[in-house]
Amino acid sequence: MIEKILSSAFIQAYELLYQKNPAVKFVIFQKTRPEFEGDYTLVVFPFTKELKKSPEQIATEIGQQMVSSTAVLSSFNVIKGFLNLVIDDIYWMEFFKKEAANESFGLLKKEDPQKVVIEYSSPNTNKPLHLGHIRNNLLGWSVAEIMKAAGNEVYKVNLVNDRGIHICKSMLAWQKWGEGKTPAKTKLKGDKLVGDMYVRFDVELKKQVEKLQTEGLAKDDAIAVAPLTKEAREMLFQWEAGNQDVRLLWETMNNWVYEGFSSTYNRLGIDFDKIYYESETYLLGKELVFEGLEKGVFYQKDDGSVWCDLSEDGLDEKLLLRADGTSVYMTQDIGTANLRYEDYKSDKMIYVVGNEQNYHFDVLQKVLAKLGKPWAESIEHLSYGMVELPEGKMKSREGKVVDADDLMDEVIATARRMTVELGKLENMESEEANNLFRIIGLGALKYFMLKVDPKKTMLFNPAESVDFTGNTGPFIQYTHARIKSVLRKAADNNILLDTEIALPKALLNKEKSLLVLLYTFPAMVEQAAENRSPALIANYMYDLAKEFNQFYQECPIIRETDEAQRLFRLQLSAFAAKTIHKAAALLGIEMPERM
RNA sequence: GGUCUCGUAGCUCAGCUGGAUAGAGCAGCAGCCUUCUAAGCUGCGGGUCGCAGGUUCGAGUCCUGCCGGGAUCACCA
Repeated sequence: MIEKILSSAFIQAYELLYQKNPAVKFVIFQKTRPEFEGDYTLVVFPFTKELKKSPEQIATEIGQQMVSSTAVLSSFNVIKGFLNLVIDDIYWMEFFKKEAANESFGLLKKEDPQKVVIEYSSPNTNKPLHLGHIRNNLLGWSVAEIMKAAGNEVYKVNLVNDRGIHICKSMLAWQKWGEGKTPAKTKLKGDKLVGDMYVRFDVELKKQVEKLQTEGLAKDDAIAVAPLTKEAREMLFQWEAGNQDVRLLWETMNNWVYEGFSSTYNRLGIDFDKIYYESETYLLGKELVFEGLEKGVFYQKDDGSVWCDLSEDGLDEKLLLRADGTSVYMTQDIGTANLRYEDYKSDKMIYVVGNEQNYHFDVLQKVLAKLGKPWAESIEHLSYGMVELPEGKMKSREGKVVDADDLMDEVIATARRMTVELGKLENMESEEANNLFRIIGLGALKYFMLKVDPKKTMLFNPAESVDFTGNTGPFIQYTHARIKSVLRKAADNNILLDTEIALPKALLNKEKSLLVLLYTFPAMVEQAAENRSPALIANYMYDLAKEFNQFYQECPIIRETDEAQRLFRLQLSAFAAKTIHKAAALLGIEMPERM
């Protein structure tokens, strides 16, 4: 890494000149801004106090010393307190020689690889996946891939919320109004069918509640005593008691949902190493709560409910077991966290969950700490922002949701339309064309979702949907296809690429900036992994594509008459294509050979 | 009300954890295809980085206060 070389050169120069050690925290090299000459810049202001010299003087002295003692430095200049260092082209060319054909470029080896378990998706089985889930799924999957690329051992897990009152509502509605419908008979995806039943329940319940309200009941009371509410509760009770009929219906309907989900996951390109089901884990937390009660870190109220007092940590008291002894959400999460740790003995457990649950995860971590679980601090809540529509938050009850399958259909249809409009379909078989629409449509969608900082709330406008020009997935895909086209043409002209790496005598501006950008890819992977941010990869990829297009515009590749130069540019282009491809793979975005 | 969080161009977003004159895309305007894919490239216009203080050589970035949006504070999940 060039930064390391520069740092140690700086420290040596500093010690030699001033007989002192520089404060390491000030030794930071950053990329020189394009309007100045140089590749890396050090700000020398911080050293003026210690050395009692002007920044210009310090920069000049150190610059001279560094250039004379460091082979990769060819020159320097000083502007105000900024020391700009120029790296010799040879350094970049050697990097090119070493890495251009290296298939594992960008795949990092870590000295201390971590075992990471990352949970994402975590759907309820009573409704289909929507736009919010898409962000969650893409984020979780991508962060997992990025952390793998950064040299960690990563396991992707899903925790399906397959039991509870909400499932019973769908089941009950199906019994009453389902008319024996099945996904096979109706040709409706299973998750959609079950979702419809859930909505139906809500509609019917509302009717009952309104009737009760006209009889003088308050809304909350009306909901509580409505026959449907009671029936749903009864069904949940029967489920917990193991009633065979209820269990059979539950299993049947959940299987419909799983088929629906897996088709959505497949299409999105999302997968898991292990799937946990809440129906199998929801009882696990209780024991731990009792343990805590014995240890005296939790306490019991007169009504029998169990609580954890977190007021010393700045939080409230938190219920862990209801008065009737049943579990709450927190109880389950304590149990599943413990199970997961026992399963994997991981160094890190990451939960990809929306920021509306920040408080929940604060509490979870503190409760586990109180239970004396040393791995409590290995829990990390990857808290991401909500996806909002122009009119505000999505509200599933009001039907204001963007359905995941519909959205995928739509972006693929748009990709088809654009491609046809642009007349890109010559000599393309329909199979390739259809696959291309899929690749472009999903590429547009995924890039759109992932280019935004995960922590931030993002806006999705269904009317405008996602763009296909500018800072978008298709732009990057187009660049990739364009490079591939050039490479194919070179092959047609019998220009062999896989010969020795070719090096020009000197680097042109655009050749160099492309090369330097490629150089930073591994560091980018590492940074994205540390920050759990696919957005960094997305933005890098965009810069890279843009940089290539500028190079392409300025430098003839096949048309170049100097053979060595031509070969170098071809290899540089191939390197860029490979790196774009690799970066995109970390986001789950496919790159077409032509488009 | 307590806690957390966000506020950057008309719109959508960057801004590498404090560095030089704050950047992209979209939208608008003007150019570039008989030459490697024009889903591209080049140029122009567009900013009190919510407001006010503070910290320091230096603040969009850190601290405090205020204004405005959002989340959360359930014997729901």
